[in-house]
Amino acid sequence: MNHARVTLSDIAQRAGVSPATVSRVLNGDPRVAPARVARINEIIEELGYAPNRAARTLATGRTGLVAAVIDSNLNVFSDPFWGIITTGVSRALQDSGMQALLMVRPLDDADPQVMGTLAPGHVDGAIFFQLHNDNVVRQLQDLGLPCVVVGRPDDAASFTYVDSDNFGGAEIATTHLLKRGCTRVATIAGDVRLSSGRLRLDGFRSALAHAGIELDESFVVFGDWTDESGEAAMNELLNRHPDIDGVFIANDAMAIGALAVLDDRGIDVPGQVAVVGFDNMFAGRIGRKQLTTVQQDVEALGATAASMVIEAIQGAVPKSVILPTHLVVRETA
Amino acid sequence: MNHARVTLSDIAQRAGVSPATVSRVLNGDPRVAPARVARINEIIEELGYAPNRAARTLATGRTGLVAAVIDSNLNVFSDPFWGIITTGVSRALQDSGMQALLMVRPLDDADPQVMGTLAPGHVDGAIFFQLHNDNVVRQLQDLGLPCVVVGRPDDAASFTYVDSDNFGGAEIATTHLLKRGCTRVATIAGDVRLSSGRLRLDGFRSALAHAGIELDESFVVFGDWTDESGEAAMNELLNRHPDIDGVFIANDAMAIGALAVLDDRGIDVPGQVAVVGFDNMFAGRIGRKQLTTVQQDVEALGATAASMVIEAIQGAVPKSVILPTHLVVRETA
DNA sequence: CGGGTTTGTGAAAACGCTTTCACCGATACT
DNA sequence: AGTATCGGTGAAAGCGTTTTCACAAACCCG
Repeated sequence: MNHARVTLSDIAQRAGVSPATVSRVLNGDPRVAPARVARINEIIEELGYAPNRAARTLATGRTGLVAAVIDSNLNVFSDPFWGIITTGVSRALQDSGMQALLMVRPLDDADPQVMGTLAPGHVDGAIFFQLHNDNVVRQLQDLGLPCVVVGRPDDAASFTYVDSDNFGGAEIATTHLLKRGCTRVATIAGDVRLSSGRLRLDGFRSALAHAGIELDESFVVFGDWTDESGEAAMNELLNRHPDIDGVFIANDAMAIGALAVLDDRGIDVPGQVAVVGFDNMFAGRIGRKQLTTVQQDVEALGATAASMVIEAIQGAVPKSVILPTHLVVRETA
Repeated sequence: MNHARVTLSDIAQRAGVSPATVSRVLNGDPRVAPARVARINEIIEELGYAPNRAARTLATGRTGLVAAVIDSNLNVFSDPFWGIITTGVSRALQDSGMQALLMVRPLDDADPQVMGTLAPGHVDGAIFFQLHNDNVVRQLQDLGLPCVVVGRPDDAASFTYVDSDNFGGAEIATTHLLKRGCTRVATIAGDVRLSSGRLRLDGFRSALAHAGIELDESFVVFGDWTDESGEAAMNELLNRHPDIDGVFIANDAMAIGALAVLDDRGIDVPGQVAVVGFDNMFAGRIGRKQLTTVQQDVEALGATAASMVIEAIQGAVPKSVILPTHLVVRETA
């Protein structure tokens, strides 16, 4: 144990200056004589000094920590995205000299753990994922904690959030089907209790409206994001309308299920029925056909959230952001 | 701004005792008079006091933080597991009153960012994922930082690690094929530069040896974990040995590719060729058949790593752990 | 009942940094 | 030449805890 952790005073002593000066160098204070700056940096390098975070926090009131809070009430396990998102968050924060504190918790009304750890003074800001309960965020926000939520919250006006353009993506996907010449297009919608489910359905509707097509509501079937529900929905759709020639499916997992059904029934894709999914979750070939789908930039979602929270910490009032999505055309449409 | 963050001294004053006594209550020191304890706790409750972490850290030298470090040199994006693993880590740490600090970094030899943030005094311990370079861990360990690595490191003796039983899983998967009556079994191995790749291949070999079967090395083909490589490998295998009747594939992604090939060639699964994968990555139905595969308890991996690092922090010398895997029998074998 | 132990408590010194304030010498202005 | 300005620096006071040490008061024992 070489408990001799090197401290700021050590540097000061070695350099023959006061601790104050070393501190200034550390914080890029321009008023230090260049020669000294160089000398001090040299010594810092040589001794491998790294400032003590706790002490700094205590002195400044800033922790350098941003909490990434994941609501484990919802489908944490099944969502392969959030690993990527948190990667984006972590990277962006580190670029600003901050660190990400990871909290996976059921975000119930007043979880003392969450409130305790997140109360101002413990972290500088927080990013929330997969929110299904606004209350905690609202409370923390009221306490003065800079908060950003990833994914459009139900009460979008009260929070600053970042989300992918679900509406636009659905619109462009549907338009792609129409441009292909599909005339009888249907959709398998996701859970409309989630904003992403609603917006993707709205985008579908909007595309049809723009094309002057009146939507028969029997062409809309609802799933719950799982591949099984995609199967069921596709069967339902085919039973109702054996002649559909295009379907927009609100996520890739359901699309997988739907493709399996089409395959089982011997329906040619995209010859007889064109299929577009949403998420670009399975980069490679899954099943027999490569899925045409809408891609979101998942890491950017995280990075943007991080930038926003940093802005907020610095006192700005960041405006919510919608990140563009784009169509990835492959085999199924 | 009610900047009036309530502090320990506030409590002390209000209770008419010294700060020292409040501190003792906070830390469960048994020497405080019960009546006072009650009174002080009451006031703490009433004022909503929460101790300042930074100050505590400064005084004790303990940060309450464990870093979860992910080596982004490797396939961070494609691995849906690590989100689950970090969930396990985060949960387990919070149960012990600690927090997880997330770092996603290319873990190159001496990343100053990593070394700086992880140098003793900044975190109490660290957990490493997807390691492809021992050096950083070795250095930090030498500096006295309690470290645990998830996934068997190449130099297993130097580190304490936790891993799933890759060998045992592969063995049981292969044995399952043999028990089914397969007599000409092959394997698509993963990247043998990774311990998981090696161990799964070894497990396959071991199962055959136990069954008294001599392995013809031409029944072993190597992939790189991707579905495309699975396709290629399966084609190769079928070209070499059109009569194989069982194949153990070292991960599910490659199995997906292989299944697509079998399907394209009109080979019945499991009738003509039985297939077992590894990972249980795609819980639902992917492609036409539900994959029989080996499942690892991914969240336990994270939770165990967390427990181990906590032990290490408390001074124990935890022994490395291998977590059991088990076969999930579905349609393909 | 006096000496020695306990028990419960407070004063005060850390912990390692930032930041205010005061200061001093040098430069700039009139 | 004298004063105002400014750039560069150090002393010292925090920041909110924990912890050592000393010290009363209450207890035990013979």
